[in-house]
Amino acid sequence: MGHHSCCNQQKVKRGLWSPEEDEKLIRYITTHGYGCWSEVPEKAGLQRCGKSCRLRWINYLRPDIRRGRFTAEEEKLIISLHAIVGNRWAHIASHLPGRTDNEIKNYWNSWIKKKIRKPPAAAAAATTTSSASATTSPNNPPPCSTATSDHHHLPPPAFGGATADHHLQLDAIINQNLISSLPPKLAGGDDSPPAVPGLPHHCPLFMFDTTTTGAGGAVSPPPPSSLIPTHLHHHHHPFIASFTAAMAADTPSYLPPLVDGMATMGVAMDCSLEDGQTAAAMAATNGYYQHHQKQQQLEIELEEEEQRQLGHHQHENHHQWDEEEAQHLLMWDQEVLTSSNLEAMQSGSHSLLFMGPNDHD
DNA sequence: AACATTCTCAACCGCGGTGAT
DNA sequence: TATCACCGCGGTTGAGAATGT
Repeated sequence: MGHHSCCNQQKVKRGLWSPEEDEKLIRYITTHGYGCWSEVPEKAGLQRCGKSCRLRWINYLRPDIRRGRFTAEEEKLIISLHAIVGNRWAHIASHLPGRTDNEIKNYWNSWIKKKIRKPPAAAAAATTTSSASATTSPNNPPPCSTATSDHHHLPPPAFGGATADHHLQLDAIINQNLISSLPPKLAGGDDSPPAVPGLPHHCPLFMFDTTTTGAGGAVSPPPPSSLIPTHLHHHHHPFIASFTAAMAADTPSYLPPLVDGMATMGVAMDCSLEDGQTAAAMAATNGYYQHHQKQQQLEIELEEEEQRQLGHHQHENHHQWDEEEAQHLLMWDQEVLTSSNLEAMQSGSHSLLFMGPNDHD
């Protein structure tokens, strides 16, 4: 472990804060405000670095901090928000007054650990090749967030172009995440958290990108089996098998979760296409991190999506899709999926965006 | 009671973004 | 435009507490 660049001075203290230090910091900030954190330690008479002071204040000493266990409502909110934004703890914390990002992060991570320790036996075999899944919760991941928590373990974002091994890992991860979001009778376990408590009874959007069909082959997109022409059934990805199982069980609400969160998708759309043929109706990030210049807009869209997921759906959507971005993406809901769409997608020339059947009601 | 294991959570680290120069 | 300092964030660590054997 190193030191902060701002903590290189010999006399900087580290480790737990003493009550005396807390008192000094509180006294200083309540009378002067913190302004420039780098100046706080010196002015407050503390042998700490500014960063440490800031952390202590934000995570512990703030007067509006809320301690104690999370309420059921807070849990639901965290899970719902995490399903939407992924590991953006500060963002999630901004929706929970008095809670810190650190606290939420700790809560989430400990919850995941808990789930790892209680894997359903049936699912264990499916993940034997996945080192990535070993570090997270292949058998019982947090609801809906999918690989979100694990994205640093995953191959580069665009699924296409990954190696065969990566696909195996992805298969396992995706399957497990899907399974975990199924009701117990489908998932084979009974201690899975609710799919997405607090969310409407459907999963949020999810997306597959089939644009780059490397030597290893792209992950096949997952249309519902009932909508797949029989001659294409042999292309089924394991993921599709799970998905179609859910469909067959008449549980269309249990759609697969987001891939790396909404932030990476940057989509906001009106899915109610009238002619049923319009496929390339929108654009998104074609891949995960390629459109930094749109960050601001994505943030706005993210907020909108959040509101929508949380029951404040606004029907108007004025996003103007970039045609160039749109060309690799297909979108439909169940009503408008056609075999021509499907074939275009199967050809590997398009990305795929799925939308849950109830997302645009 | 003693020891081992697991959990909790405060704190640290490193990185990216931003604004000043 | 480049550099620097600072801030904020997400990931990770580790000490102490709680729980299990």
